[in-house]
Amino acid sequence: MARPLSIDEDELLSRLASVFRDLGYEGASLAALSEGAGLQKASLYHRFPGGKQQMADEVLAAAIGWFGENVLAPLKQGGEPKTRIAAAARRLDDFYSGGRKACLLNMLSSPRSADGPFSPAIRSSFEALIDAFSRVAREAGHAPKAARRRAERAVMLMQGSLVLSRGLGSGEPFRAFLSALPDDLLGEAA
Amino acid sequence: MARPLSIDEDELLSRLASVFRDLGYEGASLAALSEGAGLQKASLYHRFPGGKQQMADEVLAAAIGWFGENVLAPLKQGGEPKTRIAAAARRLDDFYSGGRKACLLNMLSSPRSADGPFSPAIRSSFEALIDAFSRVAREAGHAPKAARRRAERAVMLMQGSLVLSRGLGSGEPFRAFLSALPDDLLGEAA
DNA sequence: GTCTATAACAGGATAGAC
DNA sequence: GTCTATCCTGTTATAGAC
Repeated sequence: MARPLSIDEDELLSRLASVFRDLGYEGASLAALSEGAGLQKASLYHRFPGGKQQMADEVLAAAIGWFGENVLAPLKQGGEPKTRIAAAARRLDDFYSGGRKACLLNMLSSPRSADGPFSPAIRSSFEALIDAFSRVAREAGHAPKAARRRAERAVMLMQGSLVLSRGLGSGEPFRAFLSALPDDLLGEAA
Repeated sequence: MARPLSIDEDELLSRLASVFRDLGYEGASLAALSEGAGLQKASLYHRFPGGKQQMADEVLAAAIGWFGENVLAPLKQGGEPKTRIAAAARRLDDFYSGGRKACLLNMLSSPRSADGPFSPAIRSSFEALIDAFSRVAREAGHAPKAARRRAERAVMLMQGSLVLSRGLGSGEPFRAFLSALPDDLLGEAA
């Protein structure tokens, strides 16, 4: 779907993503990004003339792309709702490393008004996930309104479980979210 | 309970808290804190010789104190579980300004290992809230294990609704959390 | 494309007058 | 207790050799 990225480019963005996830945008200094990427600062500027902002932009775009292909797409494809959700849960477990990794959408949100440069991408990402969850719930027999409610709650539980896992220093809340996800989306209609 | 704070001190910590909530620890520059507090940088250093770290420490301690007195205490006092939860929900709505304010526990979490200076306070705060929620659910007739599960889910939903509200730029997810809280904690046992 | 070195700047922290 | 002015460190960003 996206432009063909070299394997090294993927690896580079993945390493930078790890730094942004751990430290946030402001907290991610060029020194930290340089160390995390295994490249000197000047090398990073050669690859990202737009500086830290561009690095975060590309990191976010790559994460959204991966998420769309690996989580959203399976949710939309045919098959049993239960099976599709199980597949998505496995990918989510991978994406967040069992709850050890924070969510970029959380770490890049700047609450100081809606002026953050990432706000549009973040908002549309949340809406896409809610939409995909909602679709599955509807196909399982839930009314549109109820399906939407379940989808929103599932997204809240996902984000909240990541926050709580970080705060408690344990992956248990995230694992609990994953195992409860089918029931949260489908309920008795499973 | 805590040491007697002058009214100005409370107001000062409240303003600083707003800056930390919006920008996170790293993002909160001394310039931003100074502007938010309405004090010059040097004045802040007179009050907080320990610098930004001390400001964040005291802000977090004050928030935890307020939370304990206004949210946790009502949950523990006697009365109908439903009534106590409704009271806590009103205080939460106040505390987070209807979902417009982020949670300090989220904004001050540094995922880079558990070495963050706020980690112990954050962890014990989460555990205290889970404990208070769990107690109410148990008193309403739920078994200890089920009560704990409901409490953890409620905390996840709270944190997740705040993240989602911020991401979507709307207080709706947080309001949905608040109105669903009694049912989430008590369920059919209400 | 990646490195060493450095310039330009912002951020955290202090001194000292009032 | 608060201000103006300043220091010093760390950060962003760039130049130029290889």
